[in-house]
Amino acid sequence: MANFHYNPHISVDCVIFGFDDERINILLIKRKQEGKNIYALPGDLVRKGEDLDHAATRVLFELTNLQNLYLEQFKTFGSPDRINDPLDIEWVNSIREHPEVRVITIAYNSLVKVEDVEFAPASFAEEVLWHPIDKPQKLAFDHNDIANTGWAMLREKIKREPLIAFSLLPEKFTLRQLQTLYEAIVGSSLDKRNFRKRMLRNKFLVALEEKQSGVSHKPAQYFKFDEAIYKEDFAKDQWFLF
Amino acid sequence: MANFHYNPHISVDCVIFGFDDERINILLIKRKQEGKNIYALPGDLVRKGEDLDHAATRVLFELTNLQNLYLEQFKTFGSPDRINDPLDIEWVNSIREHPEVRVITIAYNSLVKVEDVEFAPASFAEEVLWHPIDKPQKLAFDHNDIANTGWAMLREKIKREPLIAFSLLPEKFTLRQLQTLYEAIVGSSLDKRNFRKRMLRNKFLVALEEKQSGVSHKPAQYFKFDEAIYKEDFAKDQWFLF
DNA sequence: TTGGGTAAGTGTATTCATTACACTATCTTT
DNA sequence: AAAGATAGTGTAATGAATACACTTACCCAA
Repeated sequence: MANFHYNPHISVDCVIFGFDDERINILLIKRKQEGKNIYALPGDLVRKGEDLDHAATRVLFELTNLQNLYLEQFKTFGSPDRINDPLDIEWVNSIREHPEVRVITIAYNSLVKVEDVEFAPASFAEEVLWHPIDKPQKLAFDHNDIANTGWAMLREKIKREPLIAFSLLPEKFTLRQLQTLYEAIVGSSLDKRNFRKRMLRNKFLVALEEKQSGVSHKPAQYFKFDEAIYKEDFAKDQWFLF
Repeated sequence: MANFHYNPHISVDCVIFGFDDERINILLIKRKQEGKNIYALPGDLVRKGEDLDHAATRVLFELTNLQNLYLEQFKTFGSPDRINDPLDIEWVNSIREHPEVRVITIAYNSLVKVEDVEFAPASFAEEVLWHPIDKPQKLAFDHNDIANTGWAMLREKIKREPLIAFSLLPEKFTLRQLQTLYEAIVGSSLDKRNFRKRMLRNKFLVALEEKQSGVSHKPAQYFKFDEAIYKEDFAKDQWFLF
């Protein structure tokens, strides 16, 4: 790690969401400690003089090699006893210059297209993995609280501004992918015909020439999300899916 | 100020909303400096070992003498140059033990019933006043940013969960008051008959025996918000006004 | 080449909520 | 007793949401 000065009181943690055409996953960091696998959200201390959003952007970039991602601060966690598991305390003692100070962490949600991610041989991560958001997994520190809150707030946010869900899809996608994504977000299944009817009302969904190939059934048409059309023709809340 | 130990790195600021039957206002603190009136949001440093929510609750209580208010953290402001106005710097130098450290502040929205507020002769406030949220007013530090963000997020929040708007109304209120409140939130006027029709679908609005008196026109009926009925009969999103 | 498997793609009728809109009722004041 | 002021009320038209079943196009295997 280069010779940066860190503010020992403030950190950022990132809940990074990705969609694999089936479920929504988050990125976790795995570390080995006393023979156990410990999972945690990616995060880092904020540097002296560094803006909070910048710190989050930096963590994301170091981990995924991506920039200009959807990124939103969603809550700050500052309970004085955020760190109380002996293993976590030991870990903090081993990596922090000032392990005794109270750290408050600003949590961010981020959305990535999984196929764009290039896992860097990250300096601070032993292993990085995608974990389904709806599959329970004990995390270090208060990261279960952080991840659950982030997921709840993301769902609310997307219900209000469904636009941002497109950050989770590839450039071209089928309506089936889009529907599966929305089903994962609302947590229930939707009627195919009604879903298409509503979606295709939105002019910013444009059909491409291209079709699926190599699938053993009628190939689906690809669509893209046209941001220019979206911005021209649609005020923020002129469309609502839910 | 009692002999508490403060964490010099972390503060909370509160955007406290009140409704006066006409407009929505926020609570501001006025200080005099070099002959000028400077306005700021109420806030304080967090104490050592104190939870963030506790600090916000404490600021609210010291200021309004109220407890159990609607309170929600909405964003953390941590730009390294949050404090750059010379007057603000001078002020910070005069009151802070460690004026040079970078302070990040966790901002909270809070809703109060204005008639319940008893302004305490607050230790840290020279004067406290209600200021209309839609009337521009330069504030100290980055408090304009904080107040504007808080107001925007409150509006979004209430559109999703209109329930919480009742925290701004007295125990008993008329439908006209309720409508004016919603108009202030959405920023446009609503049709009276349609508004009543939709509102009265919600069983948790119960008519009281009592009517207005002393008004020089047909007196309006009073209603109350029945939280028990709300909780029994209504899932969170079974009603939506917007 | 043909038949079976599989998901894509399509339309209509019903129900329900939203909107637009104007007059009467009840109290106070003069 | 009349004037002023706001409360309180109903209906018709429009548009959105829902429920629901069959045909199409491709791959694969026999």
